[in-house]
Amino acid sequence: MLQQTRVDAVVPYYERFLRIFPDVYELAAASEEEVLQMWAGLGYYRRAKMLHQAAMVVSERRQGAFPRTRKEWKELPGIGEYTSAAIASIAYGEAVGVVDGNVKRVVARVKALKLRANDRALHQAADVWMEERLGELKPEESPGDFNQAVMELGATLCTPKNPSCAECPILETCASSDGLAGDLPLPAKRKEMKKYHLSFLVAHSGGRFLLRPCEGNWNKGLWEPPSFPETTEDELQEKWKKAGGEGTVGSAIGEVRHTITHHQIRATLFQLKGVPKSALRDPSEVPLSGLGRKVLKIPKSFTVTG
DNA sequence: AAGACGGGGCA
DNA sequence: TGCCCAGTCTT
Repeated sequence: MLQQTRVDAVVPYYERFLRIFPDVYELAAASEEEVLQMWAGLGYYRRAKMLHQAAMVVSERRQGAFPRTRKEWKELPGIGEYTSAAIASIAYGEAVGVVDGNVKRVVARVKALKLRANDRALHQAADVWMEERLGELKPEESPGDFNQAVMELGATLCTPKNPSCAECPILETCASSDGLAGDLPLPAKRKEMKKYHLSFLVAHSGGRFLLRPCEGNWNKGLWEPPSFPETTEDELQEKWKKAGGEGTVGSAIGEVRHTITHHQIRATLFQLKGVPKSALRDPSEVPLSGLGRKVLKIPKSFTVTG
């Protein structure tokens, strides 16, 4: 959950997730849909799918035996460089360096590296620096504790903006102690946003909606009202018919904007009439996409106000 | 090595 | 709106 997501945002999800899936067997036995539903709102849903797959590998192929080394951990789906190193060092005492966004920032400053935040050379430099520092640890000192200490330094004092250099425990060895720290690492080149226009068909009654699983590789497994690339109302009706959908397309009832990593989506919502009530679902029973959740808010406010 | 992931929160 | 986050996988 912590991959690319802030600790504060994760905590409530983590606690609920472990209540529902208290051990690896419960998680492995759950359906992907159940897992996604518990993940809904955290984003990057591929993480949930891979965690589920990893649980199945551990409970079935490995018969409940968790990996014990970084190399073994990295073989599980969703466990990459960072997570395998974190688990191996923190949980098993393996002397391997952990490099996350915090560590890269700390190293960029300690060594006064004028590199961009997303430069691979910075990641590599951080790797080398951490390995060197780990090599200096005394036998009784924990690699996991050291890794966490550097990450914690980045999270609390060596922050992206306005670092608290005056309180820094390693100020004397920092090459950016002259005030340069706040300007490192250099800003990453930003990418251009891609824009999409979609039309959603919204059928609702008594808090229930027409929902379907998203297709394609991106949002697969998440649910939302049916949608098409933006077209005219007539063409929308035609496409809906051709897709085998029931009901008739009514007037536009609203617009939703959704911005996610490098994508700007503008969605126009159309009322869909004449859908049998038996086809409608309770949104709380399926894993909704982020955009889907936004779309469902519009007709709710419509119903209340008449 | 670069791009996608069609995230989310906060300033 | 822009930036960052206890990154990983695919091409």
